[in-house]
Amino acid sequence: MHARGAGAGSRVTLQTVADVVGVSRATVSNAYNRPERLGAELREQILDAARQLGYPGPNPAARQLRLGRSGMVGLLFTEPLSYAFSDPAAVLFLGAVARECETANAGLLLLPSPPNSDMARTLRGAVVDSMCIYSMPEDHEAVQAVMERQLPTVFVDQPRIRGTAFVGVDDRHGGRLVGEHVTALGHHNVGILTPRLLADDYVGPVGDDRLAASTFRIFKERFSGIRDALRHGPLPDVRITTQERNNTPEDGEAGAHVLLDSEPRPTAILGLTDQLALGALRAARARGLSVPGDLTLTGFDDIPEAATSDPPLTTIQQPLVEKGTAAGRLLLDLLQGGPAKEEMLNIRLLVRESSGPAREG
Amino acid sequence: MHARGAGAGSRVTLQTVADVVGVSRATVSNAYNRPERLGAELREQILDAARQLGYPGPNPAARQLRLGRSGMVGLLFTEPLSYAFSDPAAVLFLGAVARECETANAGLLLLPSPPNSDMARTLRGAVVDSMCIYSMPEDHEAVQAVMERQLPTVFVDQPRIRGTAFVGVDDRHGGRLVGEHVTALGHHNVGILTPRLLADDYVGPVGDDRLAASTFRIFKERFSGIRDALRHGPLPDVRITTQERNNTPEDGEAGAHVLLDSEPRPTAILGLTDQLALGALRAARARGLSVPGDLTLTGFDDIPEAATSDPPLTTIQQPLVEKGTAAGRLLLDLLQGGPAKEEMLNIRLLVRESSGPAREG
DNA sequence: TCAATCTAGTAGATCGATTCACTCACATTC
DNA sequence: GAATGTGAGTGAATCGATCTACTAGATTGA
Repeated sequence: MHARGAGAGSRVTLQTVADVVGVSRATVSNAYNRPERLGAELREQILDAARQLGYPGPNPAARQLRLGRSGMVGLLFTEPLSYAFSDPAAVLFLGAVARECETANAGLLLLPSPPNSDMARTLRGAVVDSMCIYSMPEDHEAVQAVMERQLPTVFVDQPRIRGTAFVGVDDRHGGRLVGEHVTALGHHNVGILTPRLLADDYVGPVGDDRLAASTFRIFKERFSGIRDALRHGPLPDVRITTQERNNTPEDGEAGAHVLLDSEPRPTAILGLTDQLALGALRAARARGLSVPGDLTLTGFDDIPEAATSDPPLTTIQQPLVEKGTAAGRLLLDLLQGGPAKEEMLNIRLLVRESSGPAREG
Repeated sequence: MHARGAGAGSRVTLQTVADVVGVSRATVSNAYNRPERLGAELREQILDAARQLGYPGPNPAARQLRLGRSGMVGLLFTEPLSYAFSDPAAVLFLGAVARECETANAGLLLLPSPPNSDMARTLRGAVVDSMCIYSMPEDHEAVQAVMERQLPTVFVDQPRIRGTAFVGVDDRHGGRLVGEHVTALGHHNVGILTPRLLADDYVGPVGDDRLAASTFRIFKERFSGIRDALRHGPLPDVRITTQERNNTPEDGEAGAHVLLDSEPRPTAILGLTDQLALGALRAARARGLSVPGDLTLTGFDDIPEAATSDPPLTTIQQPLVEKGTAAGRLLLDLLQGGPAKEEMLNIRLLVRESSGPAREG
């Protein structure tokens, strides 16, 4: 016996209200959704009765079943959802998506992806009209599950699937820009810090096979771009470390220490993300290495922190906010029956003070 | 004629699949939701047929209507939703709520609150099992709309409504701590920076009536706390500026300039939030004032930036992450039929380097 | 051998709203 | 005065799944 509602034993529905007022169900529905279709005083009377009865308004699930749409956009995210709020790039992106949704009065549903539980079920149950997939590995079961639902879907960064809407940048080109930059500065001995390349929790050096097998398209591309560039210079000795877990400064720091312990010590460390590069900066400081005097450091993304670090980070700028805006807009377009476009946004090399000429000898 | 689905003119439902396989609707449903209730090979057969037919899985709206629950938690936020991602305190809070939801495998629905459109309708339409209201003015129509839906609801910070679940801190006490701190340092001439106190867009000095009428409980309380403390010292000359729009450093900077232009110039500026205080710091720097030499500055919240600013900000530390965790947990508890608890979290004064003794007269 | 138990699957009621096609009463127009 | 419109409200079909009983047949037990 719940002490909740006003009175009756059973639940209050449209019908209850209709009965009390003495009109039909349809009329009560109209009172809520089509005010112009009934007299003003009758409408007031109905709404009053509803309040009196503690009627919580038309049941959203029922309404949706009938209407066939929910006014909500789903968003699926790499890794734990909570991480979405700790990665600056993600926060910027999400904020922009949210802004777009807001203008269209659509709710934004953040879907969890706890590693253990079965995603497929959760995803099947999400009441959304369209879906945004932000930076997921291409073999993730969730991607499959979403595709099966046949919802209008926008992919951001990865995976990139033919015929689907997509927003991203030319990551390979970005890698090339970084590579050319450090090559031009005379660095021969270069280390690369990359986030996870496969779904496992491996940490350590990355070989060709691992790179080739990677399911994280963007890192693979950035990586390849860097290699493209380095090949043109004198053959460099590339050391690489994959970070376990998330794309955080902490992991970047750990990885950087490994690189800096190796012989010969790299004169430049290229982070495949700013977060990792920022971690490398900490590692350099901890060892008393001057940047860029003793060590050149570059990032990728241009998160706000990259500009305010000491020294500011040389990095590839990609329009994070614009990316969110584009994704949001595409999402809304798809709902209107728009085509599944691909949007490639512009990037550029931002040379700041963390990169400098390689030291002689 | 849509070029979508596999074949038939009409939509594919459970029934379609059932007909094709030659079993009942219930059995197909079981194939998805109760695998143990039917033979393995029949299940495979059904799932295959479903794939073949392009069946997107059980319709979530229908399933919800029947089940009476959605597995989603709604979150309503002060001001534009996009702002949620630009305020560090909010990001921390949201991240923690998200983490909790994730463990329970619940989706987090961020509800938009665009100023113009009618919230009530959007809120009525949101398919959620429970609701979190984060820092809304008490007279906001959305609060009313949510209450009407009679969902289990958790209020955070404001409004605080008797008998509802609540998470917050003793803001008045926090104000008092700050007030006592600056009084002890000998400041007599103190300026206060507060975010919006009423739903209007007023900017300027704040009088008693405005304060009394404020619908933003927490700022009112922080304010009162400061006053409580200052009353015990020699009667201070309190200048106050309300900021239009959001709680941003930009607005704090503008407000600080106004305070610093007044005569006699305050020797201390107390920000009712860190964001505002950080803005004041910029203003001081722009004028070549040393902090805390020429000007003492304090904040409230202890966002991460408060610790890394130069100088680090003296502030009231409140456990932002813990707040989110508590809210999330309460939300989930309520769904299990738990009681509507009130949780008051601890705060403390964090004396850093932005506050110092008042200069001799 | 006859009853009890188990398995695999089914029929049909139900969740709560929306909307199309009508009716009815009354007003307007030529 | 017949034809036409109009505003207000109604009846019934419909959206797509889930779940509680129930049944037919197979297996077990004494």
